[in-house]
Amino acid sequence: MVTVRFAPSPTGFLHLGSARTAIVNWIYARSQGGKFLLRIEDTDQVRSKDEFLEEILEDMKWLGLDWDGEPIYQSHRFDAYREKAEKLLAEGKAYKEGEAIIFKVAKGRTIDIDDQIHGKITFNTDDIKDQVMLKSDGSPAYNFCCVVDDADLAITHIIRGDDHISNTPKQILFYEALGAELPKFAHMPLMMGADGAKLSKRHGAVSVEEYKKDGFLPETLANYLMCLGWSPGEGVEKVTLAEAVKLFKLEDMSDTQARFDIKKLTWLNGEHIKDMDTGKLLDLLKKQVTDSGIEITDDAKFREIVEMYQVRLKTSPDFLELTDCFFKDEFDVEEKGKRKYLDVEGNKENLKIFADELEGLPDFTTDAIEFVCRDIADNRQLKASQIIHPTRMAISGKTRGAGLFEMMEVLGKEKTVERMRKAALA
RNA sequence: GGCCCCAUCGUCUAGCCCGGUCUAGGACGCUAGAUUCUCAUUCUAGUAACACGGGUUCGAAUCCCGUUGGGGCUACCA
Repeated sequence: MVTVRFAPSPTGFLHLGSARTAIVNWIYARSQGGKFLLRIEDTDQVRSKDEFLEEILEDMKWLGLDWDGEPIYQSHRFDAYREKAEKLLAEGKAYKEGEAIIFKVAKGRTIDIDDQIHGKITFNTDDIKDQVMLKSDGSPAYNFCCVVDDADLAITHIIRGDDHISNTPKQILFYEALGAELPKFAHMPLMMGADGAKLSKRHGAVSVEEYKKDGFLPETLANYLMCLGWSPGEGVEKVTLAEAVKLFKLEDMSDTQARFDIKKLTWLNGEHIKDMDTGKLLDLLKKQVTDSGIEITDDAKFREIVEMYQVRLKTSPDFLELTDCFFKDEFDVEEKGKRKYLDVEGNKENLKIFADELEGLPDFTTDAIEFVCRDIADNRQLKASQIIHPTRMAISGKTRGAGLFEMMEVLGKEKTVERMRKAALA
């Protein structure tokens, strides 16, 4: 049975690159009907923190990744590592240096990796130094405990970043010494920043947590990350994890490194928001609005607002920015728009006339409001837009937004008229 | 420095393994236009790439070698 693992080190937040590795492993396991294990590489007792681990697990769940069984902690397996190290020592395959146990690397030999993504990669042991298995403090060295664990867990496929390619021959040496069966290796090219350098803090946000905070959907992030180095097919940009499980083939993965492009991520997020069930989006936005200290008093109206703006959102925080005029009277006012539409001779008078007409309107509906507006425009020989733009500015403080008449209906007669009059007098 | 990976539009990619159908396809971005009360959406059009040099071949983006360029590793970190 195919068994893969994701092995994060809880010494920091979940990095986008790690998230991509986790996603690909998960997709592969599910596509093969195999197991996806989680191993916590917490041998560094000083740098490993529970908070990081909790956050990593939470982020994985958020992304839609579930794992099989309980996580395995390397910190609980020090005895196993010592036992294996001492066995190799007893067999004469290693030597001691102080308290450390070091593996002897035989020189002059070639090691081939049959990489599932890159093809054949050849190393010579002349380039490999003797390898520490147990450090002086008794803790295991990475390459050694990694192999002991992967062998014990019967991992069949190791899918990880290209940065591990040069670790692979060292690990193969351990597999051989331990008499363990070799897994298949697949190294995926690293994800780079916009400038082609390794994706790091100086490129901006690099943790899953930050993108979550910035209003990206988990579906978007998973979609984007899995498509760096893999294509679901010609013409397909939007994919879910479930769809990927059906389409994914390890050999289809590219061996070329890719750059992270925030613009495409943002576009993709807009696509996911557009296609999202409005009810789901509503719940998400409701939480955001509420968290910002605004109380939602009319659920039906809130839904209408969400419907009006769903197509206009790229990320969820865009929502409040675009719709603050519906929730508070002290909304932001665009200075440029004010000068262009309100500080203009005649526009204020039109606003006043429009407001007066609206006040007497019995049913304050989109259609009725539009009729009044166009009627005034006709009578005064104006283009409707000459009234529309100043009015949008007056009631929302913005030059952009949903259809004006719908906005007015949702805002309600009282506030609409009040804001128009206020703008007319200012 | 040594070892290793990689090289198609600015970016993500299809094609490459099994050379001809590729005057290289799609997407993001950008530009223009249509629709609309603005924005967004939607639609249409445009922009732009096989890194370079040698081979092999009737024929190369596709195969081979070299150069250049990018990246990774080179810890008693993981």
